[in-house]
Amino acid sequence: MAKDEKKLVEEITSMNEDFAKWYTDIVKKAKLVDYSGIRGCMVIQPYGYAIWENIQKELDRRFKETGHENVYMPMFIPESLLQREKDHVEGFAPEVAWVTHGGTEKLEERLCVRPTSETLFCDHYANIIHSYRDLPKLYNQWCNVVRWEKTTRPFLRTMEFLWQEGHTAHATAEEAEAETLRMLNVYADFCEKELAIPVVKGRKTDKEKFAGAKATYTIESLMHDGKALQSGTSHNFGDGFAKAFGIQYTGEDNELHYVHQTSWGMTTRLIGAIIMVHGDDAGLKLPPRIAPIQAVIVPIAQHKEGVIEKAEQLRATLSSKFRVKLDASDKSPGWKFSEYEMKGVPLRIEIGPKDIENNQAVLVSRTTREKFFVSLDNLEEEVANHLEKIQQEMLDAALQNREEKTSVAVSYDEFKETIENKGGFVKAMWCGDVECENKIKEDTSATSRCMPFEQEELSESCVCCGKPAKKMVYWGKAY
RNA sequence: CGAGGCGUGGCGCAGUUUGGUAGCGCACCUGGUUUGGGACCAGGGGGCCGCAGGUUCGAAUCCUGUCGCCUCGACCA
Repeated sequence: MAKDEKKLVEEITSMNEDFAKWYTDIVKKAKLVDYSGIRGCMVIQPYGYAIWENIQKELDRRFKETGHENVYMPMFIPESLLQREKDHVEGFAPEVAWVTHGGTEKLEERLCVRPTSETLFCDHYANIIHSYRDLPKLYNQWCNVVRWEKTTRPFLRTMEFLWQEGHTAHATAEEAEAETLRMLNVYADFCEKELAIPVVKGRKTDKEKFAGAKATYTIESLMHDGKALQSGTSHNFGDGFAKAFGIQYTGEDNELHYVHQTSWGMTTRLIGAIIMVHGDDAGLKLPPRIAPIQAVIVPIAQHKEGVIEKAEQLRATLSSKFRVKLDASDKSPGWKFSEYEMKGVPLRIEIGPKDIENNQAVLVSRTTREKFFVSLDNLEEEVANHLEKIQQEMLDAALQNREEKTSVAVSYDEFKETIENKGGFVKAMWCGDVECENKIKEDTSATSRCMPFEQEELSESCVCCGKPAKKMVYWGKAY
C-alpha cells in the first residue's frame, strides 16, 4: 500500500468494510449531528448546520431569481383540513403525529403536526385567489416537518427534518407543467453546480409518485455504495387539490376556473447525499461552494517567531474572499491535517518558517492530497483557482462513479444478477404495468427510480414480463 | 411493525457465563520537552454500570418490567 493511500484516520470504519458504519462514523466524528434523547430526532451541530445554511443561501437565491417569495405557514393542520384530498390523506395518514390535548384539555378536533403543507397552502390560496390577476402565486417556505418514521438515520431519514417546500398556483395546466419542470431544473442545476452531485432527471411511475399528484418529477443521485437517493422532487398537481379545496378564479372570459398547482421540495437529506457521494476513508469531502470552511490555515512550528503573525495576516487577507479558518491551537500539525481532512475542508494552507523565508505557502488539496508551493504574492488567486479545480474534480469523480455503476439489462436474469451483485442504477425497459414493478421489488428489492427524460430504446420488450415496452426506466435499490 | 445487536466517566470498550473494593484505551486538566501527516514524559480529575422493582449479608453481574439507541427488512424526503 502506497504511503498516501494509507488510512490516516483509524477511528473511521472503512467504507468498503461497512458502508453504514462508515456513514454514521463520519456524521459523528465530523460533528455534523449528535443523537438526541428523542427517538429518530437529531441535534444538528454547528458544522452540520453551517452546511445547511449554505445550501439554503444558494437555493433561496435561485428561488428568488425565478420569482418566488418566502412565506410561513402554521405547523399544525386540523384533521378536517388534512382530509380534504383523499389520495393525499391516505398517503400521509400512517406517518403523522397528532396533537390531542391543549394543556390538560382534550381538543375537540385533533391537530396533526405538518408532514407537508399542501393543505395549508391550499386553504390559504382559496382565500386569496379570486381573479386571474392574482395568478400565478409563487410561494416557498423554509420550515421543519414531522413524519413518524419507523426507522431513522441521520440526515437520510429523521422524524423531524428541515426542508423547503415550494407551492405555486397557476391559471393554466401548461403553466403549472412548465413551473414543475422549471423547478426540477433549478434543483438539478443546484446539485451539479453547488454540491458537485450529478443527477438523473426524470418522471416517477404512478406507483412512486406523490400522494395526490398528477405527475411527480425527480432527480436521482447515486451514492458511493451503489444505492440511489431521491434528492429532490417536483410535483404537478393539476387541478386535483384546487377542486378539493375550492380554489377558483374568475378569468378574462368572466368564467370561473380552477387553478393548477405545483409543489417541490428539497431537504436536509441533501447533506446525507453529499457525505455518501463524495466522502472517503479519510472522512468527509465537501464541495468548496458549500463548505463552511473552504480553506484552513495550519501554522507549522508556530512557537517560532513570526509564524502565528504571518498566519494571522494570511487569514485576514483571505477572509474577505473566502471562508477561511486559522487553527492556532496547540495541537500538533499532523493532528490538524487529519482533523480538517475528516471535516472535509477542501483546501489546507500550511505556513511555516521555511515558507516565510521563501515568501511562499503550501496548498494541499483534499481531493488529491497533492502539495503546491505558491508565492504569497498571488495567494488569493491561487486559492481561488484551486477551490474551483477541486469543485470540478469532485463533480468529475462523482460522475465517473455513477457511470461505472450504471448498467443495462435486457433479460430478467441479467437484471436480477446485476442488481444483486453490482448494484447501482440498472437501465431496463418496462411495459408500464405496476405488477412488474411489484414483482421486481419482491424479487430484488429494487424499485423504479425514474423514467428519465433522456430515453433509450434498449429492447422492445419489458425486462420483467416480456410484453411490449413503453419506457426505459432507471432501477435501483434506494435509501 | 418483524429479525438481530447494544446501553458501564465525554467517546470506544473490558468486566456479566461462575454475585464479593468499578477497570482499560482515547479525550480532558497541570507542568515540561516537542511541532512539515493524529508527539513524548510526569502528575491529576472525572462513573447513583439506561431506568424501576425484586432475589441476596452483598447486584454492573441473577430475575421481572420498562425506556432508549444502532443495523437489516417492510414504509417513506
